[in-house]
Amino acid sequence: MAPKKRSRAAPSHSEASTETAGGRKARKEPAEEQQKDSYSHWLMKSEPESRIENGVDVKFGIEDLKALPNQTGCWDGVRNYQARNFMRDMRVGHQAFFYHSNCKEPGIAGLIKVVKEAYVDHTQFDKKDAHYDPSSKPENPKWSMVDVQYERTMKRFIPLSELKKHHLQHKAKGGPLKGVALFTRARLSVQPLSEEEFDFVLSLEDADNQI
DNA sequence: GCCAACGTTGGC
DNA sequence: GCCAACGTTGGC
Repeated sequence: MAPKKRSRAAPSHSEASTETAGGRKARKEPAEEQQKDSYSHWLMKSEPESRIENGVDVKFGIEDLKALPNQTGCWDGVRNYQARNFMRDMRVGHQAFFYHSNCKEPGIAGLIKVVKEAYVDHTQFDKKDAHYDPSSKPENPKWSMVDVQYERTMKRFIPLSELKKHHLQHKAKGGPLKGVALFTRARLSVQPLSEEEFDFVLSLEDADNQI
């Protein structure tokens, strides 16, 4: 999964979500912002190295987001129902880790924040797009995206290998990362973190926490 | 580039 | 609605 460089799409109507495909419930009431059991921290995967899909380079690393006008871009190209549903749960101000996937050194590169809530991902209708979906019709769009803004690069890159060590350790002896989605639902490109998980990962930035 | 894990599709 | 075949993700 890799969003493309695009600073802002033409504003589309935000869809009332209907189908859920086994994920969590989609929202209906934009007025009720604070649903209790919903997440407010996320991890979003993108590929920082060039790879051609449908004739298009899907490269989009944190530096690419940082380079966009206003350091803001739309997170398009998500084509998995669970990941989409998580994006629909996102609210303005939520923080997410920017994760580099499918690359030489996978891991957490930085922090981003949600600046626009879910709306129609126009790239699903674009034959020239890497993530064109011929099965989706404009009258009933399948896929959504959010806008995110670069917040900062991590004080140091947090490699997947390090996160995995903690995960395994926590699984054996208990700890915040014992059930973290990055390993228990490895293929999800947009995933939630509990506050505890999020805080623990943040604490890894400090050198004395290194393994 | 290999391939395990897992999500999706479609025949029945 | 089962499930085999197929396609994709993403670490290694």
